[in-house]
Amino acid sequence: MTHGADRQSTPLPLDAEVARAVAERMQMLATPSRLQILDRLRHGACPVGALAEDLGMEASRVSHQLRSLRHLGFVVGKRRGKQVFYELHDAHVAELLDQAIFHVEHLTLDARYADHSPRRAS
Amino acid sequence: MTHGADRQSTPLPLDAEVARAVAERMQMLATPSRLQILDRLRHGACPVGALAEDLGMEASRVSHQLRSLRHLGFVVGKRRGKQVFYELHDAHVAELLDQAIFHVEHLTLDARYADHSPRRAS
DNA sequence: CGAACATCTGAACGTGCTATCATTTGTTTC
DNA sequence: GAAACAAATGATAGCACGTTCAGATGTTCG
Repeated sequence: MTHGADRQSTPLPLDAEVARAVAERMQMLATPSRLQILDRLRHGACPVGALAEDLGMEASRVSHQLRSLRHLGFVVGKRRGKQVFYELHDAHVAELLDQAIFHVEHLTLDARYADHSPRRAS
Repeated sequence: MTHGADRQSTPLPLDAEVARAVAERMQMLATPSRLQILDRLRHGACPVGALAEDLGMEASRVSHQLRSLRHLGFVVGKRRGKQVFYELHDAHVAELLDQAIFHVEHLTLDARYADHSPRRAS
């Protein structure tokens, strides 16, 4: 999985339209509750009610966020009887989630408590 | 670069605190202007004024967002004379940005126009 | 068909965030 | 030290987003 590395050879300015699309997608990962939903779904398909109970949220709340995630292609919902089982759209979503968590758990630790105020160049 | 793959073996629920931290960081990538700033910085260090002009934004606006990015360790600013040169904190930030863009440019295309409404299971 | 359950939807509320303007701080030059 | 430039800051307004509540839609079973 050496994703995204190919773009380093593209010193072109990021298209405004693309930037908007990326931002829109990243926003799906910018909320704790959505992240928890996605993480829970990474362990397997799950109906809305169970999701809500496991995460301690209201079913309506979960449903609302699932809609957003659905519209952007993060998850898919399949009805089985009364309940709708949701799952991650594909492995790429799981991968993206992994990377997001990874980047926080490791790479930020040192930068977290450093001095980030503008300082004089060497 | 097989980042994040190690967490697939961790079927534990995502800690609420970690979720909050991840969300906080992802939000930095959830705005077109910040993405453009980061992308511009990926091509090399740059003072605030030049950044603003290149991207067609006000300097104050850029400065505000640079502060957010600085506080979360995405960028570093080094003063050289009157101006402050900003650059990405490290290669990991560039990598994260790459991955974000990658996931949008490729993996979403098919999911974009598909039917995402809950459907009956096979 | 009606009751019970699961999910979805719409509207309203509160909140947080981004952009904007005016001002201040820091730096260099004269 | 004053003027000119660069960047940072603070406050405000505007807006988008997530949550909540109430009700609607869909599904199964008797």
